[in-house]
Amino acid sequence: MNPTIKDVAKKANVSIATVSRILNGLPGYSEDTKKKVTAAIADLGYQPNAVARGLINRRTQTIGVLFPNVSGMLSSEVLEGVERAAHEAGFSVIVCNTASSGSRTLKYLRLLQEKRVDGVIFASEDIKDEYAEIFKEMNVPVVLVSTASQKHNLPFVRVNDFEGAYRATEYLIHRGHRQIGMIGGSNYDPIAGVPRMEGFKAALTKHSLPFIDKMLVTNEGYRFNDGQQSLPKLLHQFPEMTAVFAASDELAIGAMSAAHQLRISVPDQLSIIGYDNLKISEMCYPPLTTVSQPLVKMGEKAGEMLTALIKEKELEAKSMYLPFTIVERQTVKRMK
Amino acid sequence: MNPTIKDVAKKANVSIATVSRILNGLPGYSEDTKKKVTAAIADLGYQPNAVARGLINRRTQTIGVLFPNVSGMLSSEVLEGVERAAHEAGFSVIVCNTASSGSRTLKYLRLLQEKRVDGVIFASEDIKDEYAEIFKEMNVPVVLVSTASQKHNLPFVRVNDFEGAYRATEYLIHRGHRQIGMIGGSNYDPIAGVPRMEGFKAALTKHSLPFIDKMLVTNEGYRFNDGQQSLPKLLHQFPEMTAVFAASDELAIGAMSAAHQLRISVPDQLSIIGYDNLKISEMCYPPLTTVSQPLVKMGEKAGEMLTALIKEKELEAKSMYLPFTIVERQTVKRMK
DNA sequence: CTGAAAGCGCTTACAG
DNA sequence: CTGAAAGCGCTTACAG
Repeated sequence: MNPTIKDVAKKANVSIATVSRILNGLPGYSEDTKKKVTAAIADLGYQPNAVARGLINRRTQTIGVLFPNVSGMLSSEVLEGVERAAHEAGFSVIVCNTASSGSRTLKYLRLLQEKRVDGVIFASEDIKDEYAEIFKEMNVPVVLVSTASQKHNLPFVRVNDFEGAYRATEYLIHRGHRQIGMIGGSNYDPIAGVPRMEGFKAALTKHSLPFIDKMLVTNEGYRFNDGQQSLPKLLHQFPEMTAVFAASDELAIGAMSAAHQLRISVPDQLSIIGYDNLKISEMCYPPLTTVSQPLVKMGEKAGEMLTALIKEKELEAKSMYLPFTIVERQTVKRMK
Repeated sequence: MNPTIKDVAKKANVSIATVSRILNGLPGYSEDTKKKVTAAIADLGYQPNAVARGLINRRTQTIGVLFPNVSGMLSSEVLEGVERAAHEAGFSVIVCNTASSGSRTLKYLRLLQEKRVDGVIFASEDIKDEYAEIFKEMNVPVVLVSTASQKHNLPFVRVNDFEGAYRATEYLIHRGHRQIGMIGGSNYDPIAGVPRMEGFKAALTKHSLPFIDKMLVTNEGYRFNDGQQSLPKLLHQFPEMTAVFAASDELAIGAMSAAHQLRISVPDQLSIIGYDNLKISEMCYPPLTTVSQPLVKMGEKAGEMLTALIKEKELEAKSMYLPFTIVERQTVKRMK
């Protein structure tokens, strides 16, 4: 049995109120009683019960974080950042793997509500109306990371996908490429899918390179397999292509794998630029040139923003776009 | 303000005791009052407060899980399994990133203790005496995953590293290799480092291939960079080598990267077999042949074991070794 | 400086 | 079948 505040009160010959004051650094006791109490605490190895505290303070010092795919390489890094920031601010984090399922998400949200978490971080997915309703009901701060919502006014931490894609494409153009293809994500993904395609098109247009349908192949997801299958397709419909922009690193690496199999040398015969800068992007060969999203930092910022919102109810959150950079490695060749 | 059990009691014109019974499926009420209460609950959108429940039941339905490196590819998959099993059993999971730091681990353990988690899963690291002490103090079940402890009698879920390494080496031997090197992990890691080297040596010996020091290079960690640096070293001291066993996939992929740079073709000039079967092992080129640890399943089993222990205090846990397999891809060549 | 008491939102004997 | 009451382990006015 864990000792309670009563036990230490008895041992120190004071009331539990006094023990509580000392525990919480409130004023109201002599040096002497403080010593007695501190000694009793040490003797008993007393640890305050956070559950009891949570009940009375209406604060659990816990946040929930929802990912569509916890073990994904992107989520992992974001989670690391969230956990770090949360812990630093004195909060624990409960992880939830929604598996991109609406019903699971709903169940998790209900669960987090029952557990009375002090806030929630929602990652990489679109906010359905039902979610927004529960957010409202829960009445705790919510911050989005690596996603955003047009309908619901929720603060977010992310990178500007349009800009990132634009710059990636421009990077290729600046290296002398004129026939550029794109392996895109989903057309039904308004958060990351569409903006990256739009950024691609905008960069072409800006440099007087007409966009033609055959330059783009879209996918349902952003995974390795998608990329692997997309490259042959793209090559087939757009054989004169000298460079390709992939909407994610997995897509890019899948494309590289397909290129290897087709005996197309990267970057000599085909240049590739990715998007994300996952850890694998420097592990593959040749190492991938890519748009770097500061994933850990995004998680951290989201964690900081959320805990700040929890601590000072008034403060209005301002969303933030974090800067991206282009990490030059070895998959893009300069055309003369 | 969230409605409480009092609100529904008032609304349904019954006592809170009755509401509680209905909520918990205990016997003792008429169909009629059940209906009234259910209606009131729905009306108010009442959600039981898990914090209050936790206080009185001494059960938080929450477990803690500690990883040395949450965002590592290995941890990620284990976490996915843990989370799945925990959730299925009605538990939430709090993640902790110890960053392989003893003091952080201790702080997390204290925190989990204060939060009164019902159990903890400890991953991929050695159990120091201080940790074991806190485990005892906490008085909740603990299960280890992807690690084990010789000193402390704690149940574990893992793969037999000696066997895995033995079989990997034998795989190479069966493919006709006689000059086999190893890129090992740490000599100071009794859990994964040493057994994998021992398994390697044992397989050689068993097949009458003498082990010589030059055949092995060890590392502090199991990371990509370590592998990258190890291959040239190993090649230097053991140039006649035709195949190498790497103690992790990252090590193997780092070695492949070094091979690429040295213009050594894998598997034509050098065969490589890894250990883990991380997702990257099929994304690199050529896809890596490796010893597959069922990481997600390991997490799942650990989660199941822990929640079972929580539910039935008596039951003694029996550790388990999960089976590994060798996944044949394209980095090992058959010698004639 | 210190303590008795109420209360956070529940569950669980106990009595009827 | 149903309710009054005690209690889980704390915090916080309130009174002295």
